[in-house]
Amino acid sequence: MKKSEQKMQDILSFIEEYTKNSGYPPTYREISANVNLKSINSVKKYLDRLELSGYIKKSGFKSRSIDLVKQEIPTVNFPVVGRVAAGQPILAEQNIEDRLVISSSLIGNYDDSLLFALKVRGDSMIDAGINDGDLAIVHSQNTVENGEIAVAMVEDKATVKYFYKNKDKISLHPANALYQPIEGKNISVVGKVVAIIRKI
Amino acid sequence: MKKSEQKMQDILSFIEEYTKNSGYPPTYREISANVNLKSINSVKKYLDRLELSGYIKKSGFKSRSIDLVKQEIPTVNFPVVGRVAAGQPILAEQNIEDRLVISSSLIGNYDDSLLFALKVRGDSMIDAGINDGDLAIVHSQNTVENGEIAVAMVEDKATVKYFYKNKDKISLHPANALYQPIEGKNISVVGKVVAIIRKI
DNA sequence: TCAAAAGTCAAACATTTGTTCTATTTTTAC
DNA sequence: GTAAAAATAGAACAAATGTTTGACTTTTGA
Repeated sequence: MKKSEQKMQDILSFIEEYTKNSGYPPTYREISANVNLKSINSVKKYLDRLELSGYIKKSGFKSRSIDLVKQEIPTVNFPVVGRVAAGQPILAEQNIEDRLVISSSLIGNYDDSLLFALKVRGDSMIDAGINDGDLAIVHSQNTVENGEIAVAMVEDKATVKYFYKNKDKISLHPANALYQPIEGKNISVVGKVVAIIRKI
Repeated sequence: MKKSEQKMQDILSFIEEYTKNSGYPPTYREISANVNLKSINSVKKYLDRLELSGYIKKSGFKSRSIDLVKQEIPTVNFPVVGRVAAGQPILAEQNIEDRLVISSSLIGNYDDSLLFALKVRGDSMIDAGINDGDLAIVHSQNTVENGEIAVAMVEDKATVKYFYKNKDKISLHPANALYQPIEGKNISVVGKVVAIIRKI
C-alpha cells in the first residue's frame, strides 16, 4: 500500500472515532494534530481525495461539515407493551415498558410506527413454535388473512392465536391440542404477528 | 406549557433532525433561521438552557459543537454466516452473508465481537420451538453446559442440538422423536445459542 | 391589570475554521 | 539512480461561527 493511502485510512478512522465520541465531526486542524500532519493544507487534500473516493461528503466553507457516508444497517424501533390496561388503546403511553431496535430485514417491510412487541403468555401456540415468554413483534392492523397469526383482544386481554373467519364468524385457534378455539363475540384484531424473538 | 418551553422543544427537534440528515450539527444561525428566531442571541440562550437541562452538551467557541445527549438504545451488531466452507473458521470473511443489529437486551450480556447468527436448517429441534428457517443467534465459545443448546461442527457441517457430555463422551440430542442423537467423534462445539429469531 | 421577569432583536466583536498560495521535501515509477 | 509526481509545510487570507452588549418587546404570575 502507498504511504498516502495508509494516511487516508488513518484520517478516515480518526474522523469516525472523533464523531462517535463527540457527536460532531472534527475540524481540519483537529485532524492534522491527530494524524501527524503539520499542515492543514495536507488535511484538506486528503479530505478532497476521500470525498472523490466517496467515503465522505463535504460542504464548502462550512465548518466541521464532514458527512461520513457510512452504510448503516437499517433498523426499526418499536415499543414493548406490557400488561394492557382495560379499555385503553394497546399503544397507550402507560402500556409501554421498553423500546427495542432490530434490523429491518428481520421483519417484513412494515411501517416503523405501526410495530410493537408483546410478551407471549402461556403455551397455547407451542405447536407453532411459539413458547411461553417469547416476544412477538406485531404489526398493528384491524384485520388479518385466514390462517395468519393474530393478536386479538378477547375480553380486554391480548391473546396470540391463528385467525380464521367464516361468514363474519371469527375464531381464534390455538396451536396446542390441550386448548379449545375461541369463537364469537368480543373479539377484535389488533395486529398480525410478523416475527418471534426468544432469549434463551 | 410555557411558550418558551415549546420553543426549546422545537429547537431540540430541529437539532436532532438536522444532525440526522447532515451528519453534523447546525450552527446558531441555521437554528435561528429554522425555528423562527431572528436573533442568534436568542438561540444561544436557548442552547444554554438546553445544556443546563442536560439535553445537549456544548464546547465554548467551537463551531457546531452541539452534542446531543440522547439516550440511545444499546444494540449489538453481528454477522450472519451462510454455508460454512469446509475447513474454514466459521467467522471467515467468505462465510459472512450479512450483518444485523438487535437490542442488546434481547440477548444476554455477551461480547459484541463473539456473536454471530446462523439460519437453522431442518426440524430436528422443533420440540424446542426452533423451526426450519429460524435464525439462531450464537455466542462463540468452545464449550457449553449440559442441556444447553449448542452449535457444533459435525463432519464440517454446522448443526444445532442439545449438548450433553458424560465422561468425555459428547452427544448431541435433537428435540424431535424422529431423529437420533449424534455421538462421539469429530464433534466440536463452536458456540451456544442465545436467542432465536423467526420472521413470519 | 400591572410590574417584574423573561424573551427577542440587532450590531459589533472575537475566535475558529476552511481556502488558497508558494516553496520545500518526500515518494513514486521507470 | 533520477526525474517527475506527489505530498508536506507554513503563512496569509476569507468566511463562518460563537460571544457579548444593550435596548426593546412580550410573557408571566400575583
